[in-house]
Amino acid sequence: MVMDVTRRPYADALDRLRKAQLRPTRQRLALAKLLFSTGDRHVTAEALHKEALANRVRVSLATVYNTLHQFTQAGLLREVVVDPTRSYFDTNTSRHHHFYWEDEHDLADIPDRALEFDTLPLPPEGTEIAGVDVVVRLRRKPD
Amino acid sequence: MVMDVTRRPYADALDRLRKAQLRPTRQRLALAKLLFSTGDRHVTAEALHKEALANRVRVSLATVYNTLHQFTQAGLLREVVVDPTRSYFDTNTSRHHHFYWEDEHDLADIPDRALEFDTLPLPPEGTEIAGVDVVVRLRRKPD
DNA sequence: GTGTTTGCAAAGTGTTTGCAATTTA
DNA sequence: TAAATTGCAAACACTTTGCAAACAC
Repeated sequence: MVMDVTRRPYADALDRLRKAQLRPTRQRLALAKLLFSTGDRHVTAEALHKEALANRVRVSLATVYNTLHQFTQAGLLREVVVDPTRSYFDTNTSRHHHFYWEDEHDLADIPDRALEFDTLPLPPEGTEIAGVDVVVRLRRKPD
Repeated sequence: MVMDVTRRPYADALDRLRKAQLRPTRQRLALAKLLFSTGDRHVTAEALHKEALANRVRVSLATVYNTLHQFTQAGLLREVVVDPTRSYFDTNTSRHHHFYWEDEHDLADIPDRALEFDTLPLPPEGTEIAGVDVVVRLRRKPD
């Protein structure tokens, strides 16, 4: 797996926004730095907002939501559906699957080769497969 | 696939509730009849509530939510997470996976043998796998 | 009768939107 | 300075909850 985390978070974030044709505003730059400077991450809007505030980045929750969706549309993020009550965004946009700890509400990538299909269904007539999402739900093992 | 739909919806519903140790109230019986009399179904609370009203069953939306959760806890239903904005309940509680039409918000079972794994990840230390959910997302094929 | 279930309305949670003020190019 | 973006507060969709009335056993 390639780590494309540079040692120049500002320039890196700026570059991503330019490539995505998104104006590099103060808020977007700050959020991009938080999201993309430290390897693969899974965040909720709420969590990212808290993290921004803790890093003295003044940004509203509404803007965090908007930004996460703009980043997703631009292909910088991927939305992961695992919990009906909250949306997760993944900085790893490549094809991969997820572990989900139901109790802790924690999400992690499943390593690339660890999950492979033997058979996949054919898409029904007139449709095509937009994506295949696998969630392996985990619980603490009782002793 | 075994169709366990009887020609005696009332007795069948009563039986299910008894086995689940749920009091057969008018509302639960009516909802069980709607859910289990017509083969495998995927419903949202809202949709089931509308259907109940259309069948002259007087029941509140709150009771529909409560009932769906009670049925799920009792193993009569299975919750399916495919859309962050609504919860689906599946009358097919056996191990199987789903097609999801993102545009139509429509859900369907994937036939048993049509999807099989070659490799599944080991659960991380201290955890066990509670379930593996696969969603094959579909879109209309452009001509 | 006693304990369970229901229905309503109110509250809650996560998310989106309208719009004036601000910022970017 | 024209167009895009932000922040706030209000609106929103879906879901849960508190409690008195109704119901099942």
